[in-house]
Formats: sequence, structure tokens, C-alpha cells
Amino acid sequence: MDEAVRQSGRRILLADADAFYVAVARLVDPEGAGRAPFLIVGGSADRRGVVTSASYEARRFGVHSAMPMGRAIRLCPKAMVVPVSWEACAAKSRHIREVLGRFTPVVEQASSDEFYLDLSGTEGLYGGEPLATTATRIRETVLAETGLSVTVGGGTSRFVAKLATNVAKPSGVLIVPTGEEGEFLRRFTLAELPLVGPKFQERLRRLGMRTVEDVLRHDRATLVAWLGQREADWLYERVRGVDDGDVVADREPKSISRDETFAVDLGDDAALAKHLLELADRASADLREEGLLARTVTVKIRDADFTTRQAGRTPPEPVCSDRAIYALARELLHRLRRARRVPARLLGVALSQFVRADTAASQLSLLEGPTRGTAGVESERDRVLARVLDEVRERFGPDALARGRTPGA
DNA sequence: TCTGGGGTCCTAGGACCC
DNA sequence: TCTGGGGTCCTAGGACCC
Repeated sequence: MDEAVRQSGRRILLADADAFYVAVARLVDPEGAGRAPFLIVGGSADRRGVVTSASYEARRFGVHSAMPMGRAIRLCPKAMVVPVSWEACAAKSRHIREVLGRFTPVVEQASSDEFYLDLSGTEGLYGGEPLATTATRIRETVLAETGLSVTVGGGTSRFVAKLATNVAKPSGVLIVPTGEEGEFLRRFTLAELPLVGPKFQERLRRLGMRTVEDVLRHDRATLVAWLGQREADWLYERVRGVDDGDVVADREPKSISRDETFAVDLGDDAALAKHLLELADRASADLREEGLLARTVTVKIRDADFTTRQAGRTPPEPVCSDRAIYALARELLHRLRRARRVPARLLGVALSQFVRADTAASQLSLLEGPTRGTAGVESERDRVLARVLDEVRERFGPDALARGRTPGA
């Protein structure tokens, strides 16, 4: 099928929870956070936190997410500040996802509070009802079952659905009719387009372009000469509301990471190693829970002056045990510390380049053969031990076997 | 104002291979 | 002595998003 025709037949929605972290905080604590109109959710001020989300009332004072908490409190002193309840948010997230799954099997979770749905081909199923009607039913069902308000935007592409959602926020529904994408796009500045961040905005501004209309005045060849093929094509299509990206259900994760910003910068290697151990354990436990092995281990360090550096390694065989992952991470941390030895404000461990555990097992046995054994960074014993400990923790709680604090060890 | 934690995707150089 | 072209993998860094 012709690409333009295929795209014009699509019915894509984005369901985006309104002030998600704020809404969950209110559900968790109805008497406290639930009654505070000016509510800020995020890290506490004395601990270098930032705002994760603020109530719409607090936003009117200029408070927004990612803002340092100290500044947010200065802008809105009467606000109540509460920490994010990550577990409650994850549970609510799963619940929303489950409700949406009843409307179509093609649900893609883009973040904890954003879900793309592809309803293409469901016209018959919904008796030919307009997409806006389906979207409204989705909004009402999610609200009734989870207590959370979502805004639903829709159109023939993810890009248009995303912009429609932004326009309709909060608590709204907006569907851009097929064929009207280009007209819809004309109202936006380039800064309002997803993926056009500060750097790209500045480049475009220097070329005399601030709005979608500004870009529409130039032909594709001119944009290519200015921006290069890839970015020019991207921009040329998006300002016309064209985006052929698919909604993909059950995307496989590409990386799993854990990092920690310290309350006070840390210069002591032993102290850093201790935090590294905990981060490596948490990341590798999640990796095993997903049934994955990682080919690459990366350590990230943020120096006191906010310089961020990283070092990674891809051993000959994938790993999943806490022992092997910590051993690799430790080596990488040493490398980073040798290169620059100043107090650190953040340390992180990331795992990537995944291999499914079941396919990895057969590949490994082929590699290892009858005589080769289990040479390398990770032995069969490491893996078995890691899984046994996972089971113990699952049964008796995460602190049942905290390493380094084993009595009598 | 002094910058969280969790992600995705892209680029570019060097190694290595054919 | 000077000289290929293309492909893949690894690594580090950066832009961007919620």
C-alpha cells in the first residue's frame, strides 16, 4: 500500500495522565496532599532534589518539573512538598495500561504516564463510532476505574496525537481529523514540537526559523543544505504532520540503569565502591527479573563540578549475576577515578545490549562445548547463586540477605 | 536557581575484517 | 611506497523526553 494512504487510514491515540505524580500523591494521602491545592511532588529541598511534578495551581507560580526544589519553594512558598511514591505510581501505571488494553491489543507505554494506542482497523468493532467518541469513553473508563484523569489526543500519527494531547491538556479530548494535519500544525512554534530541544531551536533560530510557518516557507532542498539529510527530512515531514512511526506493543527494554546522587559529594574510593555495589545489585536484580542478560556494563560518574563521564565494557559473553556485574563495574569505576580524581556527586550503573536468558543458554552451551567449561567473567555457579538469592529475597523481603551485613560472615 | 532518576536515539572515531 | 572501499563492532559523548 502507498505509504501516505496507509498513514491516512490510521487511528492513533495518546492517553496522557494529567499531573500524574501529583494525582497519585493525592490518592495515596487524601487527607494531606489530597487537600493541598498548591502541591509539589519531588525530592526534598535539603537533599538536592528537583520537582517531579507540580499541581496546576502551583504551576501558575512558575513551578515546573525538573526545577531545583529550592527555587520551586521560593516561587510558591505556601506549597506542600511531598516525596514521590514510586511504588504507588508504578502500580497506577500498570492499572491504566491494563484498562487501555481492553480497547485495543496495541498499547505502547511511552513513559509512566503516557500510552499510545493504535485503533486502526477497529472501526467495525466499535460500530463505526467517531474516534473522538471512543477517546471520550477511554477517558471516562480510566477515570472510573483508576481514579486518574487522562487527556486523550488523536490523529493519523503518534506525532499528531502527541501535539493534540498537549493542546487538550488537562482533562480533555482532541482528535485531529484525517487530512487536516498540516493545517493543525500551523499554530505551533518549533519549540513546541517534540524532540525540538534548546540546541535544535537555537540552530533553527539562527537560520531564521522560529515557527512551523517559518519552516513551511522553505523547500526540502534548502532545508537539506542547512540541516543535513536526516534532520531536514524529519523537520520537513513533521511540520506537515507526517510521521510514519508505528505504535509497538510490548517493546523490549534497551537498557536498565540505577543511579544515585549523594547528599554530599563523595571523594572516598571505599565509600564510592559501597554505593557502586548497591547500584550494581539493584540493576542486576532487575535484569534477572526481566529474564535478560547484558552484553554491556557501563558506569557513570558525575563529578562535583557536574562534569559527567562514563566508561563501559562489553565482555566476550553476556552477564547477569550480581558478582560478575559488580566486578566489571568496579574495574570501570577505577578507570574513571584514575582519569580524574575529584569528589563525585553521582554514581550510576547501566546494563545494555540484552540477550534473552533462554536463547543465551543455548548459545553459551554451543560456545562452551564439552571441554571448555565456564571460563570468562561469569561462571554457571555465579548465575545459579544469583537466582537462588533472588528467590530468597522474594520470599523473605529485600533485606533478607543484604550483602556485607550477613551475621557471622 | 544550581541542577533527580529513568529512559531512547544518534554520531563519530578507531579497530578489525574482507 | 603509497594506496582501495565497505561493513560491523565497540566506546564515549550528547540531545532529548517524562
